[in-house]
Amino acid sequence: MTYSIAQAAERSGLSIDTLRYYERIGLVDPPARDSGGRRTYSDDDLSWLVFLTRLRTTGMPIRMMREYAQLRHRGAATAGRRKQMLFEHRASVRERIAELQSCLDVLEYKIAHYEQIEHTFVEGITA
Amino acid sequence: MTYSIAQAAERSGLSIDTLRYYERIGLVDPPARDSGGRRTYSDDDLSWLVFLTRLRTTGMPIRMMREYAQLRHRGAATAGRRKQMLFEHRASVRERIAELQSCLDVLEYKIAHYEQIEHTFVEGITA
DNA sequence: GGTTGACCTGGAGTGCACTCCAGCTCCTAC
DNA sequence: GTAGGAGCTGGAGTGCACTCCAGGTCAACC
Repeated sequence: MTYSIAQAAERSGLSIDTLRYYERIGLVDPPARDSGGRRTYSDDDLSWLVFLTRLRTTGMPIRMMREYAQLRHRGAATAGRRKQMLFEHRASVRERIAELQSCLDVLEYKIAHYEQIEHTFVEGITA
Repeated sequence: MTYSIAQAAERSGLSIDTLRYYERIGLVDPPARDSGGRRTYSDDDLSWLVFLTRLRTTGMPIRMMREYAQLRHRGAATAGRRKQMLFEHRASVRERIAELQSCLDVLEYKIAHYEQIEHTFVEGITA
């Protein structure tokens, strides 16, 4: 199964421009081309793109994703290094979640405060 | 209690440049000045700064923080609108956490995969 | 054979949130 | 009285990750 760039964009959630951009900066290998010179993405290409979007979503900088891509390119010998990268990234994602969670607590507190103000206000009116 | 810009930076976790930048774009009110024309931040200034950093950390764009700051400036009458903003922001933070969590699951899976490869490799050697 | 629509290229432009800089003023300590 | 350090201003520069554009090609349909 192969996909046009438009289909690849739709399935990966990236824009067409971003797909070409990722190729340009060496984050994805240039996909095959059809007889007319158009990109045709394979299922493998697609799953790599999907994985990349996960890394992006979790805030991995492009620079690091490129490093990962280069290691991947060098084959099984770099598996340890790649695992290490994912390991460290996992830690940073966990930290990020914890950080968001703690800010969320502050937000809850603040919202509760507004609710209290509202409550007081209503009491003031009905009193 | 008042604080120099350096102290305010340290306590808020923002840089000195960022403090001046926030003031310039109207995110924080210009603090008082001492006899020499230097900024002196009050405890209130500080707690606003700290709250702002929470909003930033949770990904609220500056544009929206500025809107919030302007509402705040208009006093109690805008409390409802502000609460609404925090409400919506809270929802987006929760979504973000869920998104990170689901990407984390993918990451776990991938790491487990690498571990399996390693395991196979070691078996191959010792066999 | 002409029009349409998807795709191509290289390169320029955008938005965001800072960050840095030159050249200045002030206060303090020696 | 002068050297040093913190702070001041307006404005320019940076890094990131796209996003857009002009001008062109190609295949298909009418």
